[in-house]
Amino acid sequence: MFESMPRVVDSDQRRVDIADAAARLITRHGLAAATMREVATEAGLTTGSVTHYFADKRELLVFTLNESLERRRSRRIADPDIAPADALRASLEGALPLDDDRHRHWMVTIAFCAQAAGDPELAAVQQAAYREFRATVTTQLVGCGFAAPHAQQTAEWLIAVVDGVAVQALFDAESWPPARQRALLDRALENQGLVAP
Amino acid sequence: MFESMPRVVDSDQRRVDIADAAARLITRHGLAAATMREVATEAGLTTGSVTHYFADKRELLVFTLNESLERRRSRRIADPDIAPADALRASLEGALPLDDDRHRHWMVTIAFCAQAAGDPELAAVQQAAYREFRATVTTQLVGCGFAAPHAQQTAEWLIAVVDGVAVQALFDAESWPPARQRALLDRALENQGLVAP
DNA sequence: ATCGTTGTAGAACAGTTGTTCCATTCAACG
DNA sequence: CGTTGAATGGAACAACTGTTCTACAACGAT
Repeated sequence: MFESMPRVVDSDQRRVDIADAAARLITRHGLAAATMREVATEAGLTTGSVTHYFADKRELLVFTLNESLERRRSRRIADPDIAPADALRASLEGALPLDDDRHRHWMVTIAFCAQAAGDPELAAVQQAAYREFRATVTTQLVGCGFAAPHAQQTAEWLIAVVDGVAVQALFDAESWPPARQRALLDRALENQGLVAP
Repeated sequence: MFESMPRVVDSDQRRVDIADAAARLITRHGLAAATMREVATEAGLTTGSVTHYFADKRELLVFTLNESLERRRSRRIADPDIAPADALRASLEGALPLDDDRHRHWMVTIAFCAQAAGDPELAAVQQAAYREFRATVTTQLVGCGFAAPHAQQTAEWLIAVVDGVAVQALFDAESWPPARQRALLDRALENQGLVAP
């Protein structure tokens, strides 16, 4: 009864794969499209397999949200060798739908936004993610030479700009190619004296 | 066979009432909660009555979205007696979740955002609404003395700020009371030389 | 080879969904 | 007052949902 590993599957990876399938469905057709059967099919499995990795549909959805948030978090750099201004820019660009991955994250986030209204657990997850983002940007601004109180205000300001561009890009993608999104972010950074060549 | 009006109901108003009920449900528990039965109950009716006013569930939802967008549009002032700067401010504040009405509008908008991804009709409605908003703000900026090309850029900028604040307020309402939302809007307006006493 | 564990498939179930249908109610008109 | 036609209630239906359950396959350890 020591260790017995009778199957050669990385079950953590499987959970991520299933969550990715769910995220793709949510992105394409909304939360309602992410039924157990559809998620299973999208992941190349059956419902029996999906329920093996997630006790609940709820557990699957919460995991999907957290996985999406985690992937965004990983775009934020804490490497001290990177110039503070570059790290700051990386954090902010992580919140723009500049490619499919980041677009998908926004769709998942927004799909869960309405759901979170009547669901304390989901609301707490999203609120915590938001505050962490704010804290990171604030710290990075301090690294750029901002005084602490001013840094907090500026962080909120920059995040507002980035989120605003993101939302506009989601609603009207044609009008907001990546270059235009970056241009508006540049303008915001210059406005705050955070120039980049 | 001339005119026969055998019931004393304002059927247009009924449609609005039903759409309001749907909007409340969407706000509270997401799009999925807006089932025909729940909408009917929330509106104090039964499914039979609701299907009498809307052929489809789809028709009901599209109407609900349009009604919400229309209500936001009505906050934008075109009165020439109003100072251009005040009209501009009213337009922008219309896009902030400063009260229950505007909060509900945002929840409805966001709930449909994910749905619109795979639904050309919904996508077109939202895109048109966004572009109209942008055009209105641009016009109002020209009224404030901005040169046309600069006005367009500034409009996008101001809308980004307002949307960004709105999104943050939706995700983390505690951190964003109305006063704080207005303060950030003020800062944005001052930044562009559009001071208000 | 056999066993035990883990993964997979898919059928079965009760509950809910959008939709259809029909009987009933009710106010205005002749 | 009886007729008309919109407004309403609610039952019925097939389709779909999350969940549970059982049978089976695959692999490592014994």
